[in-house]
Amino acid sequence: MAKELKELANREENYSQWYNDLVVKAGLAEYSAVRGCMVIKPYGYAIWENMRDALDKMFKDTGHVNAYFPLFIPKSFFSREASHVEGFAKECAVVTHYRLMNDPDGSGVVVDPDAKLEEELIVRPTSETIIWNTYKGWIQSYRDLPILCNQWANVVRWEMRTRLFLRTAEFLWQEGHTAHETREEAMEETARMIGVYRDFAEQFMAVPVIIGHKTENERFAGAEDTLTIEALMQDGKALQSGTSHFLGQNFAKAFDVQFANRENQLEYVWATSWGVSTRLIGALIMAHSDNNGLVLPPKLAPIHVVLVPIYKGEEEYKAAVARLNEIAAELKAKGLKVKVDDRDNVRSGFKFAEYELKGVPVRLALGPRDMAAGTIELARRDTLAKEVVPQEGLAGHVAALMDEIQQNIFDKAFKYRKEHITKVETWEEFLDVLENKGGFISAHWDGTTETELAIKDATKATIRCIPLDAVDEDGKCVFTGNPSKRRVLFARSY
RNA sequence: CGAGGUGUAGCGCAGUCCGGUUAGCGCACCUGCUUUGGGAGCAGGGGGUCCCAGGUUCGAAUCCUGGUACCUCGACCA
Repeated sequence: MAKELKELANREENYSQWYNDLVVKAGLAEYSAVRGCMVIKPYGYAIWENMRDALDKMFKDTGHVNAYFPLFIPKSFFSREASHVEGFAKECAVVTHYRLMNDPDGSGVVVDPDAKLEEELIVRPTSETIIWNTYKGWIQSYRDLPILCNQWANVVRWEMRTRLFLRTAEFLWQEGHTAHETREEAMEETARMIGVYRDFAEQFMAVPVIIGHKTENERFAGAEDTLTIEALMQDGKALQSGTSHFLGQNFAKAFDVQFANRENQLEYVWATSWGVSTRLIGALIMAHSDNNGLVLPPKLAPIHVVLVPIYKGEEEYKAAVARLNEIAAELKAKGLKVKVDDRDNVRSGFKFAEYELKGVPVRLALGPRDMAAGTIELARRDTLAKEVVPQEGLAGHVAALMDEIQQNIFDKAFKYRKEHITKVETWEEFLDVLENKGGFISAHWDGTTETELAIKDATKATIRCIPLDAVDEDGKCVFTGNPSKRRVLFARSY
């Protein structure tokens, strides 16, 4: 199977196809019988679980708690916030009936027309509305604030075109929804959580990201400000990997959530929301993979070390497996997740290729020569380097190697990104970089939605963000020549 | 919803133009033997509503009509 992947490995020619094959063949996910919906297979889900655990801890460390809100949202809730409904109306799954019946003509079941709901229910595309409707009952006084809730859930957005992990009709995510006493406190929360996302992306996923503001045009439906982390994929396209929204008082006003402030005056609550999804797995894949398959950072890899016996005949097989089990126990004692692959119906070479495809950070192979010499072959997935090392002190060595690999993967991605942020001054340069190099283009923009859309129309490139650390610098808009105060980052994106 | 394309074994496909034995190939699967330090070899075997419905015909995977599903590219988007 991996052989097929190798044959399809021309990433330059059709990256989308390559990505899709990689996801399927590495055993992460596949499309299901339901259009646009994905089955996340155990190996892919294990990565998600690792992500979830790490993020959940970070949320709790910043004072958040988990809760759960309903999957269904009454249709009327949606229309309360004008720009919100406008943003999501086109991609909602709607429940209209609550019962089936046998088809009168005997050919199966049909929807019972008598079981029509009085008010349709929307399958949540995001939960602001149902949550703010709920928060109304929780908040009377400033003493009830802040509320710092997160939920782990699935959401449905009926997208026209889907791609495994990057955009599916249903996806898993977390969404934080917080309520605050003051504008400043909510804005701090918005910034704090995008910082959490950056730390997670960089420290766990080994994916460097740029934090910035979305333009008005790209902003979340219903937000006053959207902060984003933008990552760069190896084909030169950007991926919005997480967002944190300052919602102002929009949802509080829409759902009439007021509180008595410290001066005993009624005031609308200030809100934020923030989320990351299984899309992060797509980011992980596209940021690190090579022509041999996935390259997983140790901090998120379901298996850290795979141990493969090499043998001729039953005797050698038994001896090698027995020794590998001993070594595995030592590795486990160091907190590593290990797997001894003792299958004897596939050859060792097949296993090597398979675990490279799956991105397992370290592979150990033990054969008769090693048995005699007290050594073992250690192969790194990130560099593909192999060396024969002593079995003595192996566990400590491998444990330390995990940190080295984690760092190396990040450094590699960081270097790639650094080389793919290009400053341009003219429209000709802009087009040239976009077509021939890809990556982020740092350019001046006159600040108007009109220009932004014109550029998108002409090139499919969008403003990924106005970086938080953008320095004030007078310049001329790359498209219109109008004056500009700072540079923004353009890119084609997923 | 616009433009293209494809539905034949678990997966990938040939056969369709020009109708004609028992529908074929590769991978995967099962059995056996030989193998095993980078994706093994040989032999044997199992597996089919040729997308659905109707039509033409002595005879349809193949031709005609209608339907349907999926894919790619747009518009939309975490």
